[in-house]
Amino acid sequence: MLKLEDYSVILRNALDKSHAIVIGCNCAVKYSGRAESFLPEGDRILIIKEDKTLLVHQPTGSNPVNYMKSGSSHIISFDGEKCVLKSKNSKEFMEIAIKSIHFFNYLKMSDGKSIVLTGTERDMADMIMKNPSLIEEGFKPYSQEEHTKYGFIDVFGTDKFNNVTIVECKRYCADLSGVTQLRRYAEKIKDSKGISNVRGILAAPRITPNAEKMLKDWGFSFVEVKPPKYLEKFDKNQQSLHSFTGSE
Amino acid sequence: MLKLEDYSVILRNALDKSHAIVIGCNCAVKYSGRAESFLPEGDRILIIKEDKTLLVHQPTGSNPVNYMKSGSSHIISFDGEKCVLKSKNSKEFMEIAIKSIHFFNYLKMSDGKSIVLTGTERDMADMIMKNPSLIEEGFKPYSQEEHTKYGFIDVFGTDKFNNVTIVECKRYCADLSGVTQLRRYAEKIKDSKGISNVRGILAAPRITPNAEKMLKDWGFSFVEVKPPKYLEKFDKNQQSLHSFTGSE
DNA sequence: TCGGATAGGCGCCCA
DNA sequence: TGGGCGCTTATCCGA
Repeated sequence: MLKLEDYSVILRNALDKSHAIVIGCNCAVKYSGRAESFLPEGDRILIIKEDKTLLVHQPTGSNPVNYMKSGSSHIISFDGEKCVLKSKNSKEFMEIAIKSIHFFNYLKMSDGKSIVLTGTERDMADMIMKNPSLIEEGFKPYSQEEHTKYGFIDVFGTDKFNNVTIVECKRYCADLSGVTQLRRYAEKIKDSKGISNVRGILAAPRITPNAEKMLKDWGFSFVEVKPPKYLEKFDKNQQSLHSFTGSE
Repeated sequence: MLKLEDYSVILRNALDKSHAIVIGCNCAVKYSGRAESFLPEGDRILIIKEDKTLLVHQPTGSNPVNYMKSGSSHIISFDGEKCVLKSKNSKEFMEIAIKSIHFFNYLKMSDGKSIVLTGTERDMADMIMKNPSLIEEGFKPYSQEEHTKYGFIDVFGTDKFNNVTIVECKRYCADLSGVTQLRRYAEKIKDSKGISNVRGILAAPRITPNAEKMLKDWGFSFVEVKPPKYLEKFDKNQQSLHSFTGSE
């Protein structure tokens, strides 16, 4: 069984070599920077990545309870009782006081691969550009990501009566902020082009009741569109994935 | 050196006991649910927490490249070549194919502590409630977190001329969406109370130029207010923290 | 670098 | 459970 003092030496060495480091330990965390926080002693998982990202995870939840972004610097010291990790970057600092270590690992990681992800809002906009009738018959999209001073319009075009039409896509459930966003664009277009007749369409799988009310109050409309999932067909062939049933 | 097959047995056992599990491994990840994704083979850190949260970390960056939320279920199998972790919840599933394991740890974590965090938007609103002159002379706040159908107003009160005044706080830099938020509240109040004179104030450390223009177009105003950091005084006494200089 | 917007956002509160 | 929204949001993308 290694002592805390020994760990601090190994840790310092692993840091120098830019290994990925994973520690299970009991520690307390202090943070000051964009906000201020203190986390009393408890069991945590610490991760320091090769890019100097530092994560502190509690036993539950998806998000780290504390963290430092990549590019931070870390130094280790041993004060006779605790192993202390001090981290800082240009705007923030953190101090982790480690009382005991349950496990310790470090590893040079090799990973050049990037994730391939589909079904994003951008994919929705692409799909609408290729298949405008998803919005309505006669809709003619002209451009994507149209830039205005008041924001970026997802899809910009005209309807069958040649009215300027703005489409804002939401990949999940459209809410109040989606409506205000659409409204902001519509007003900007009216203003800059000097036209009074601008249609606004919110395209999403669904919409909250309040958002729908606000949408109608403003004379805009909702169209049900689901984001595409290109890989679904691929996965349909992978029977193992769909026949799988897990236990708890 | 344990074989993959042996690991799969240990892993299954650790899962049953709701230990926190940390694995350094080479794996590929497939996900389908709110979107679809595929991540080819590479070295990753896997974490499964006691609440069944699953995180997949690459060697860099703050965020997991893939994850499953707490409450998911996980089952392990060994297909003769790879250890396969299949995870699912009501809407999503993930499959991790583990080719090799670099390290493996599990641990029953004990952590009843919660983080104490200050300097949030809520703290800003508290500060303004206690010291209304931060907004302007004569401002009288009446309530915090006023609920309306169209959203929650941060601070609600009257100015020295008794005009209804709405304050929206932003802890960092106020942007266009902050302005539309304020505007939405102002309109809702005008509408519901049948008054035409509602003032809107955006309180933040700073504001983007476009947001400021839109704010003025709508007759609202900006007040520079910084979020409080109560622990700063405390930390001032901790010389070690401030005199610290890291390497790298 | 700043600004604007999305995210498989997450997590929290409250109806 | 769903709506609304802040977040030490992070991350991406364009000017």
